[in-house]
Amino acid sequence: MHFKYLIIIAGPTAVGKTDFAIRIAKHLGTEIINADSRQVYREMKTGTAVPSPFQLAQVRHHLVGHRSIHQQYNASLFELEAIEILDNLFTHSNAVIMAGGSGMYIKAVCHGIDDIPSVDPEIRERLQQEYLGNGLAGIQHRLLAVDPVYYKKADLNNPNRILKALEISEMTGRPYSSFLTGNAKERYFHPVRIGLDIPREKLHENINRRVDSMIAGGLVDEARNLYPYRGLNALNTVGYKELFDYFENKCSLDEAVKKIKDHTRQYARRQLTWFRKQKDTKWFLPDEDELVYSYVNETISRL
RNA sequence: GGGGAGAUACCAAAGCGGCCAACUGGGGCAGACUGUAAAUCUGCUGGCUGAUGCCUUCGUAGGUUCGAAUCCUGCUCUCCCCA
Repeated sequence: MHFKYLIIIAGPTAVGKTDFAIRIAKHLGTEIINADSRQVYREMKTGTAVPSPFQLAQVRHHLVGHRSIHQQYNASLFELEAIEILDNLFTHSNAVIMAGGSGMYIKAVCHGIDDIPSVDPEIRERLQQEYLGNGLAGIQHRLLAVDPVYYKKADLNNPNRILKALEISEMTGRPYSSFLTGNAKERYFHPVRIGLDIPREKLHENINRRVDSMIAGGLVDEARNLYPYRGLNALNTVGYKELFDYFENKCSLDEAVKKIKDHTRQYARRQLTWFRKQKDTKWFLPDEDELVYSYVNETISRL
């Protein structure tokens, strides 16, 4: 029997995942599935550091720029799309690369997330208004009434979490917690997790350089064109929201650029927090190709 | 040269005799996270300590006081106004 392997390239932003993934994909003669929650939007290229046309020409990439910011997108949809592509790729390949920095998206593919109905935007909007009107305490009380089980374990300071639970509960007439099984979905492929990291100082340099080159590459214009859609979730993204403040004269361009760098560093840190928790990740420097190849071979032969 | 304002921790900025190791914001670090996840949320952030506590801090050198980041004096530096 042939095992199938999903080789995951994870790590903080600007560490060098894209290039690394291309090299390993070429080495293994396979393709890449992008696992980045913002690179899926075709309107946001400069600010999300999508692979360049040159990079895309070298190895086939999936789930890059295939969606519009005007469409709803989330981890569950990503799971669906990625699994479909994997089913396809695994028919003629034993290994597929998945590279990206969105930990939850990777988790959705490897572990699966529970099936929960999608929420009617109107319900979401109404609850959002209720939160704005009554504040955190208001929605906390509602959650206690609607789903005491979830209330107990929820992060009650996090409005997004509470709102999510209320949305689902209201939408379905069932408590949100009743949908949460925590069970892993059956997957026929094995994940091989590669983490890429470099010294923090170096990472910060990379981030600063990348942000500067995004600005030089036209990020301001890209963001200006998207400004009318700033309310969309897709645009609640580092690199855009800071420029929106600049467009609204809330700060200078230099200040906005500095904030993009700050926020990108913070994002990178959160990514590391997530990936470090994944204990079966093996960490490498982004130039340790040979070490990774032998690690992958070794791991595969042991499975 | 004359007059005025100010020097606080990585940065900004409160504090103006004891409740101050010092509000708050930023940054940094650590963490949480099952459909917004580049999102959202939490903790810590002078040193040593498990806790209690101890030690060294608010430009600098002295002084007043039971007690000073807070009052007084000298010095250094910064900024503003008039020459």
